[in-house]
Amino acid sequence: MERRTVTIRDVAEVADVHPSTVSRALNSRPDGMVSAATVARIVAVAKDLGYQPNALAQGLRANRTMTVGMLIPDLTNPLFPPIVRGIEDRLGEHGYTLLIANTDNDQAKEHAILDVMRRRRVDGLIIATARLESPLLAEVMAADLPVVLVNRTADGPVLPSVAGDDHAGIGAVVRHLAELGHTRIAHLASTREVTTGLNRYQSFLSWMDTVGLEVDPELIAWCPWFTQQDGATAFRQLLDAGRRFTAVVAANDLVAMGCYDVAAERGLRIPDDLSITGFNDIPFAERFSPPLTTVRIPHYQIGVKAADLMLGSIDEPGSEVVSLRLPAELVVRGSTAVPADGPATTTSTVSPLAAASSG
Amino acid sequence: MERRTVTIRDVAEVADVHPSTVSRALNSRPDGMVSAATVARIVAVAKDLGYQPNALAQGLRANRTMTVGMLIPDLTNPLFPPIVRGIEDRLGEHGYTLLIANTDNDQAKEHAILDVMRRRRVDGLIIATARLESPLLAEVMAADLPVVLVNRTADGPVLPSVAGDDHAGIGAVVRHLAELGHTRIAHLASTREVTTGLNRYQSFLSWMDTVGLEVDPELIAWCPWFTQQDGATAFRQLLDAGRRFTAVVAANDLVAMGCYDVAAERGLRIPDDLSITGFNDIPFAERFSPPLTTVRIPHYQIGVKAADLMLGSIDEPGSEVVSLRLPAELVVRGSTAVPADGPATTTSTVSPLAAASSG
DNA sequence: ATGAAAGCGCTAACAG
DNA sequence: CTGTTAGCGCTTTCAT
Repeated sequence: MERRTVTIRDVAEVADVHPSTVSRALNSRPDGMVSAATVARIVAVAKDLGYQPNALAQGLRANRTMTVGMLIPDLTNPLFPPIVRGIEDRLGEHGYTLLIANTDNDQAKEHAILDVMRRRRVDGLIIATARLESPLLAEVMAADLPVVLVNRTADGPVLPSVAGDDHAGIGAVVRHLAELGHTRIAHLASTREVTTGLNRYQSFLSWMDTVGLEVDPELIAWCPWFTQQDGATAFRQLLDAGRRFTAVVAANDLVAMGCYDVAAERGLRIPDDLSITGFNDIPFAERFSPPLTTVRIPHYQIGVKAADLMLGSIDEPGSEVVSLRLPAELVVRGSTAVPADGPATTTSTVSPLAAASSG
Repeated sequence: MERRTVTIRDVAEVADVHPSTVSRALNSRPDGMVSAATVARIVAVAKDLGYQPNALAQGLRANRTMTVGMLIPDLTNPLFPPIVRGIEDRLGEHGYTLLIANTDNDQAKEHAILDVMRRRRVDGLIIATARLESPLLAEVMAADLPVVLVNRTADGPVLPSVAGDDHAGIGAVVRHLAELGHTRIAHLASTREVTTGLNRYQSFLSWMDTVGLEVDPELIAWCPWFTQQDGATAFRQLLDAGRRFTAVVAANDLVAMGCYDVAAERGLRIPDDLSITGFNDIPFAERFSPPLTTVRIPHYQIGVKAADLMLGSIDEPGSEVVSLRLPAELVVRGSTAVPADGPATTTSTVSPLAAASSG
């Protein structure tokens, strides 16, 4: 029983009309152009026969696949699932399907995946991987596809993007630590290859200055990437360098986890001996031991907005490039406290801006 | 400068051959049937022109989209990302692309998504959502699509599936607790709507029996779903019932988290007053306070195997239905300990099987 | 309001 | 070894 998939022609035959009439009836663009009775009959037959329009044929014809590709470094990074869901939910509302691919920040994979996306004629590309030195963006722009960056921004080409407000977030963290009385604050920065890494570093410097604290260059350590492993390594280097400090601003939660590990390994108590802050507020950060003080970014909403930008970009290709920064929120938990050498006796070293921070 | 996408015909024109020759040259099925020189020329031209085969046209023609759909309840559940990656990595190796959709266990969404998948003519469907009473599986089978269940099994129809070995996992947990000297063990079961919920419940009963422990029906509480929230609610009911118990086997890690919350709220110390076990070993379970004793399931591998089954199923539709159970591993951490009323003085109540369990 | 015809880009069957 | 032809399923002119 070789059941062929039912086509528009089968419907036409049964409904006793021409295939093109079926197409019109089922799409009914603005009004109908098809008599109500015919439409009803066709719809009934279509449903009866279990007709499913072939999206490939439609796409081939219309040169529009109702498909959007997404490049992420690694779905397994807890940062991404909520973003992806936000994107998918919004795109789904508009009939679009999302094609996800993981790049592992591997240039060869990026290239290969981009190829696949082009072959599949995606209507646009949402990119969460853009490393600054990567040829990816150039390739994408050459491919002449609508692009939206998510959780990233571009330095060179002006591209629409949606990200969290890292600058404000780092500001909240720095002020929080300053308010607690910390003066010797270290920063575990992450790779300069990515705008989030670079921006947070720059923000750290700028807010330290604003708050009236000196940045000791020896208290900056760089992680090759945003991982626990790299965070641990960098933090060990920092400790081995022997400079005194009472707080660490980690580039993100994973890096902060690396600090937790090293602290345990060296017998340092958090927050008694050392305050540590993260970034992103990944799931379960409130369950860590101690619960992590971090910055909450509305990842799901970032996804939703990215999808909105993409939809807009598809509908009007020439439209203005917008970049959104969604608000960051400081979440104070158990990994930060007054420094061991006691709180500052006056708050005069803390900028008035400090008051603006809140949990 | 309206740059049309380059087609096989453009390549043919430049290479001065017929379009079909280009097709042959670029696909070169078994051997060539095209002279090496021509192939070289065509390949060069194609590359030069930046030709990208149109996957839609190919799919329409071949009636095969090199696309697999996946239905999951919620990507945001930490259980799924590794499974998805496993699937995607393996499928990608074979040129397939994965379409992911979240159903939120909503029947209407399931139906709608299935429609989309059929319209997009996916070559197969990987399903992680199969609730027992859902019409989804029936619909899928009616659609005559290759299916693989992942992290689920079906009761009625015989369908290929890949899941963790829940039975062995629960066995390891029960034996572990028994070895520690627990005799009054509660179970926070999850919904019977899903095989994982039901199976773990049944396994709990069966292993308790094997280990020589009595199951108090009053010590079984049901969670509507595998969530922290539901776990907390169920656990409160259990506590309010007033029966004595020293350990809780939670249906999964999220449910165990609900217990953690309620324990904190009621002033119960883990593991001093109460031992708690989870299931799945979600990311960061080792960082909870206390670190969670749980069962590790090789989620990524489950994904890989599911993809393998799917690829096999696509290649030979009639092939035998296989169901895989990947090994579970007990991970003993800080949430389990000897019960407050002291360890069993003898291990004679513990089955010899207990020795088989290991961390 | 509906039918006819063409073509989106590709491949496979059939010539030669 | 390569050219010709036809058609996958759909939409969209253009007729009527």
